[in-house]
Amino acid sequence: MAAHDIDGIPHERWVAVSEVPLRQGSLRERKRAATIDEIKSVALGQLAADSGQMTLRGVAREVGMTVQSLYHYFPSRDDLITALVADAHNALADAVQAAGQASRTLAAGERFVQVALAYRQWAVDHRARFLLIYGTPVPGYEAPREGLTTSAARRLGATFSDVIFGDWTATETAGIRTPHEHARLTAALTTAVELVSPGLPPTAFGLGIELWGRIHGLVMLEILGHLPWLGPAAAGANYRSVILRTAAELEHIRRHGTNSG
Amino acid sequence: MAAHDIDGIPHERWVAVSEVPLRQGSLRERKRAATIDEIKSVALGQLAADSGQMTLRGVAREVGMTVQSLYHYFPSRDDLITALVADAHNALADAVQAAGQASRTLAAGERFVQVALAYRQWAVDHRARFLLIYGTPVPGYEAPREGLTTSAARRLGATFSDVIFGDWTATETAGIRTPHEHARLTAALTTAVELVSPGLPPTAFGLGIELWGRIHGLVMLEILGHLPWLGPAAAGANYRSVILRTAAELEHIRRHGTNSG
DNA sequence: CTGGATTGACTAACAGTGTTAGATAAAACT
DNA sequence: AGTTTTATCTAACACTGTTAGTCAATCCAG
Repeated sequence: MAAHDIDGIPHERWVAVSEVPLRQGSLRERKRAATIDEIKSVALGQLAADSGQMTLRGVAREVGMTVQSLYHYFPSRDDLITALVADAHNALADAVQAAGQASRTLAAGERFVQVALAYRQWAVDHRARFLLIYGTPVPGYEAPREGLTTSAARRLGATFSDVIFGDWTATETAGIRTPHEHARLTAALTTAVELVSPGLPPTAFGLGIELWGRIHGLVMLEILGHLPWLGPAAAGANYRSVILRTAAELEHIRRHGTNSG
Repeated sequence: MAAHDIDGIPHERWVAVSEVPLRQGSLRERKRAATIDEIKSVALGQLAADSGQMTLRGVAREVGMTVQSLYHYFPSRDDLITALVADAHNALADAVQAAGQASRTLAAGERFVQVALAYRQWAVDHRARFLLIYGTPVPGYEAPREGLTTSAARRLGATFSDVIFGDWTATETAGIRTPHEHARLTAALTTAVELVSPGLPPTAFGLGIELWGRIHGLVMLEILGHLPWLGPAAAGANYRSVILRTAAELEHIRRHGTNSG
């Protein structure tokens, strides 16, 4: 909600039209939705700022109301953070899914490269939001067990499964050999794969998790400053190198079921 | 500093003898060192507790003194955290280095497996400390630029370089081909490798970072609960599988300079 | 169009946080 | 033995998240 009216248009109307277009509902509902959006936006801005500290009073100050009024939109600070986490998770899933869609005419190997690059790019471009998802939980905040983020996580996993194994034959995916067999691991993967990519062999799903872990680790190390020698350009080049090597390994596994020999 | 004396031995002596043995210095210095150790221990305990919240007042309460007295040992909360981070980083480097030493008679491929397993095991066993090092920086805390942690980071890097390339010939390390050449990346790696493993080719160092990223990503995903389907046993088995596949890939690269074809 | 219910924003207050200032006792050193 | 240094204390400040209670604006049913 902006602090001042524009062009004499009453404040509430301008907000409603510009920020929540085409959404039906009473004026109050639209105003409320707009206010919620602005609160989240301001809170995110504070998390993304240098200090990285988000404080209810600071948000209220920036939005232009008292702290206590915030409680009419979010029951507590944790609920506000939960909303930000859910939004971030969905935005990341959107970005990765979009990359998967944009590359759907390419070969599977190249699709994986594109999606992996999109994953890092989003993390670099939205560091604070990426850390909301994958960083240390903010102190005193505990994520809801089965919340809004699970669907985003599933979309992410499904996109990865799709771009990695999309054009593999059933024989190829079934031929993937796991270096270390383990009954409990197979069981866990079998139940999990049904939620993400039904029909995919558990070993393939396990390989997908492995690839996710590879790219995730480098992204985390980079955005948290543990690769201080690498500037942004070098880190990006290093990442690309890793992705390309992984894509090559994937091709090898596709043909031989394993990378050894 | 314990709350009560034991066996009639005066409190300060017992603490000094049991916690800071063999350290010369005045009684006051030894008491001070012991108090610092206990403060750090209590603070770490609070970070490792369910809530994960460390508060100066809580630490003081548990140690048995007032908040303000803590300021005679640490100038600020951030300095206490800095000490914890430095200790954690060194402890991790110790554990990894010890695994490297313990496996020094094995072949390089197997050494990498052992060290990688030790990396995860330490992270799982000391979740809070691992996150102090590699998690999101605690809000309002900014790590010192070139502090006590750089030496630990170097030791970690050196250990990884050693166990990965320790028994490779110069021809083999020089033959590593990078999928994506980039001038700035090579330059960055060239300067960085001198601090960690002087003499190692930059491309080999880059491969080492890639392997670190692989294992780091899976560990982070696991301890932050992003692989909820995998219980501890399955996560460990999955990790072992990844390590073994990577070791196989390393052997392939050693022989052919690349993993493609 | 009017009256009752709902909603949004407010003031005031509480318990908790990190931090600083100043006083007082004990230990260490000369 | 007297002086300095150190450790601990009490008191206070500004800040945090949160709750209670008040009042005007908005919505909705008669």
